[in-house]
Amino acid sequence: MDVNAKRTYDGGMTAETVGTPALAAALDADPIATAREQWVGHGWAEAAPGMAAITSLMRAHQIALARVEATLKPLGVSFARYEVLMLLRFSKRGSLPMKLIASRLQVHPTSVTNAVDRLESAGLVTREAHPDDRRALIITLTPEGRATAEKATAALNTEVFAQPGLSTRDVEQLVEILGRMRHRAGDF
Amino acid sequence: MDVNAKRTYDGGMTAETVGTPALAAALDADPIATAREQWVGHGWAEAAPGMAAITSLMRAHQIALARVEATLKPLGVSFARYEVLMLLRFSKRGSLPMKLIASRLQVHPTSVTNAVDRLESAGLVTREAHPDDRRALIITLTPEGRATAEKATAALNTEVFAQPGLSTRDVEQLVEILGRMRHRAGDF
DNA sequence: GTCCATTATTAGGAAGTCCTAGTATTTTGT
DNA sequence: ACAAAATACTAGGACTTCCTAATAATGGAC
Repeated sequence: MDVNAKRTYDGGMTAETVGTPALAAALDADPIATAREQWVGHGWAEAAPGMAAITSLMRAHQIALARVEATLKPLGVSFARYEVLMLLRFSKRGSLPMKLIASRLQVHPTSVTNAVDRLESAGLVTREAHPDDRRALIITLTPEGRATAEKATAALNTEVFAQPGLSTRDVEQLVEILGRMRHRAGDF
Repeated sequence: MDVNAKRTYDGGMTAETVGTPALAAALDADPIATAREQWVGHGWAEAAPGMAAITSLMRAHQIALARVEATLKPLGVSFARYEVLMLLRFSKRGSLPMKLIASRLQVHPTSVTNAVDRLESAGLVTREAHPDDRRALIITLTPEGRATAEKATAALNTEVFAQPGLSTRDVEQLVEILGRMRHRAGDF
């Protein structure tokens, strides 16, 4: 199983392509470790660990998102839409107001409008007026939406979540560390 | 200093807004921990840790990116363009071929074209023909581009990297864990 | 020497993110 | 009770990402 299938943009960058052995070695090394040395070398030592951490996060996210999107693609949903589907799936009635979806997912309200537009076009959710507050809309999962959420979860569980590319210990540590980070940032 | 300034989309979702104490408590809890319990409860226990890890990564990325973009905004560059600038900044001559930029940043070649278009419009880089291979283009940092890279780095160092929202130990652990994950995914 | 495959780049389009405004509705303050 | 403020959502625009398909130039096979 090629974990990296979607990220082969480098088209065979090898030592031959580059010329000097030193530069070839630099390409084989972790670019983030290299950047960290540059940071220290430029007198930004106290910012170097943070730079490495944030940059690692960006790259790891890029890798993880690519795997997730590739898994979801055959089902015709993106990760953004999958998140909406699962939020509804776990709610009591399978329906939630737009506003609550946006706040739970921590995205801009217009992003939810966009996602719901596409989900509605695909017949996976419906928009209905809120009975008490006519400003609000209630989004409800259709049977097809529920089935899609089920299939998508099965695919993600077997193809991504069960093999996250980390040891059991690393997985737990990662969740804890990022949990502390999210908590400090006010995420919950 | 409001670390979370850009992510206040929830507009004051509080217990009053929701109604029942149980639901209010659910909102105050970590949504990822809640999702993890749901996973276990639905018989997906062996995928639950991986789900939590990947989801944490997505959220932490969202938080970090928002901070970075907010810091960079006054300078008129995005994080994508900052990365291009720094790659050039650290190269020997301040210039690199398009292809190498794409492979280093692990993004699609068309994304580099897009970023370079905007950097060129802003006068931060120039496009020149490659002397040996007329298929290729060499991108070079202008003095303005170098100055912008310098200012952007200073801003990021003080406003983000020096306070990543994690303890020193967590920062190091995070870099190591994500390093292992990236390595397994073929990132370097 | 030509044809063909490869490589580098651009063009155009889909999808996601955000933002600023604008409309409709509800709540609040006097 | 009525005007003002707050809230929920949508419209349109900017930017980023990816993708597929075309164009231009190089290098290799025969």
